[in-house]
Amino acid sequence: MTTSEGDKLTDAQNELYAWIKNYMRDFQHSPSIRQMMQAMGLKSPAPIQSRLKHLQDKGYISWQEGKARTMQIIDEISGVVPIMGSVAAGGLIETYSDVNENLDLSEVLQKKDVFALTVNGDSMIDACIAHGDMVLMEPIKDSNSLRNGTIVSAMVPGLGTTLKYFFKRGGKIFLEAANPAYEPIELNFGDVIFQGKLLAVWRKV
Amino acid sequence: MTTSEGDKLTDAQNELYAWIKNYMRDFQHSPSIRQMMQAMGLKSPAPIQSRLKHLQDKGYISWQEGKARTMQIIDEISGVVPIMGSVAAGGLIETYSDVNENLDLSEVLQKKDVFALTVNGDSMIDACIAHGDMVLMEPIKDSNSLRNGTIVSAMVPGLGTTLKYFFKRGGKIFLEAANPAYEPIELNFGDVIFQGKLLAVWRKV
DNA sequence: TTGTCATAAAAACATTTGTACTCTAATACA
DNA sequence: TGTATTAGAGTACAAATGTTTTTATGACAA
Repeated sequence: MTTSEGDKLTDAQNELYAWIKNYMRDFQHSPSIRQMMQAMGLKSPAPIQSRLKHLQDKGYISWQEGKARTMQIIDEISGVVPIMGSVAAGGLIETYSDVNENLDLSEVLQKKDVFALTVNGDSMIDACIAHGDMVLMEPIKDSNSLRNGTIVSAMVPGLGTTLKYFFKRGGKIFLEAANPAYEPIELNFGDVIFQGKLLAVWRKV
Repeated sequence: MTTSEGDKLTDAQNELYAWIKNYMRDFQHSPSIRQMMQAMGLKSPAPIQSRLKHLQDKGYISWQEGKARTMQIIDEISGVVPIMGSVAAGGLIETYSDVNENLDLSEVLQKKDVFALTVNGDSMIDACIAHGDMVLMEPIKDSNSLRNGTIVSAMVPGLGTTLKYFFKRGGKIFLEAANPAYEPIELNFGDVIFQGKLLAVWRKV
C-alpha cells in the first residue's frame, strides 16, 4: 500500500476525493477549485482549499502551486484492480484475505510504444500462450541486449512474423516454439528483424 | 478508426499532439498554451493556438472555451493499446498490417467490483492458466445463472478457495480442474460459495 | 461560561491563462 | 517579379483561477 496508517479521510474529504476522481476520469483534466466548490454545495473556495490540503498531506493528490487545474491523483492510476489474495489451483488451501495489493495494468500499458498482437496458432502453448490470446509487446531497441529465453515476435523475411523463444548460441539465432510439434528455426543475425519482446499476456474469456 | 480521411496531421501538429499526449499521461492534466509554446520552441502563443484549432477540427482534441487547461484527448482512452495485427504461433505466415483495432483493457477493468486473484498451482494448466498468473474475476450475483464450463473461484468450506471449471449435472455441482492429475470435486448446492467468475487472465513476464 | 479549534463565508488580490489583434518574415505560386 | 498565403513574433486584455485575509459560526472540552 502506498497509503499508510493515519491516512483515513473524513466524510467531506472522501466525498471530494471521489468527485475529483470521477471528474478527472470523465474529462481527463483537473477541475478548478470553484468547480469543486459548486459540486460540494459550498459558497466559498476556502473549505475546498482546506480539504485539498488535507488530501495532499495524506498523499492522495498533488498539484503545482499557483497553476490552474494542475491537480494529479497520486494513488489510483487507471488500470488498478484490488488483489483479493490468491486462489488454489491445485490442492492448496487458501482463503480470501483482505486486499493486499493492487494489480496495476497501467504499469505495462504506459510504457512507450507498447503494442498488441493477436496470437494465431498453438506453437507457444507450453508457455501458456494460446490461440486467440493478446500478447502485449514492447519494441526492441537493441537486439543485442536480448536475453536467451525471451519471447519475441520476429519477422523472418519470406516467412512472416512469428512468436517464439529467442536463443543465441554461437553466431546463430534460434527461434524455438513452446510446443514439441514445431522444429526450432535456425538463423543468421541479419536474417531476422525483431519487432518486439513479450511484456504481458491478456486473455479475455 | 474514429478519424476519417482528411484528418492527417502536419509535422508540427503531430509533434504537438504527441507532446500533449505524453504530458497528459504523465501529469493527468492538460498543459497550458504557454507550456506548449515553450515545449515546441516557440516564442509566441499564436502558432500553438492555430495548431490546437487544427487538432480540434480534425477531431483529435477538444477543450472548454475560455477555461484554463481543459483540454481533452478525444480518441485515446487509457488502457487502449493498438493491435498491430496477428502473429503466427505455428506455421502460419502473417505480417504486420496497419493498426486495425485497439485492445481496450479498461472494458474489463471498468466493470463494477472486478477483483484479481493470484493463481497458485497448476490445476488449470490445460486452460492455459499458470502458476503466478493473475485472474480477473467478476463477482457472481446469481449462482443459478452460471453456465457449465465457466471458470469460477469457489469457496468450499473447510477446503478453501479454488479455481475450477463449473459444471452442474443433476442436482450436483462439479468443480473440475483443467489438469488430469486432479480429480473433480462433487458437491451439493449450498456446500459451495461462488466468489467470482473469470473475466480475463493477465500474465506479466 | 470561556476558550479553542475546525469549518464556512466573503471579499480582495495577484497570477495564470485563453484569446484577439497587429506586424513581420518566409514561402508558394502565377 | 509581384502577389497571396501561411507561420510566427509581439503585445494587449479580459476572464479564470489559486491564494490570502478577515470574519462568523458551531462543536466541544476545560
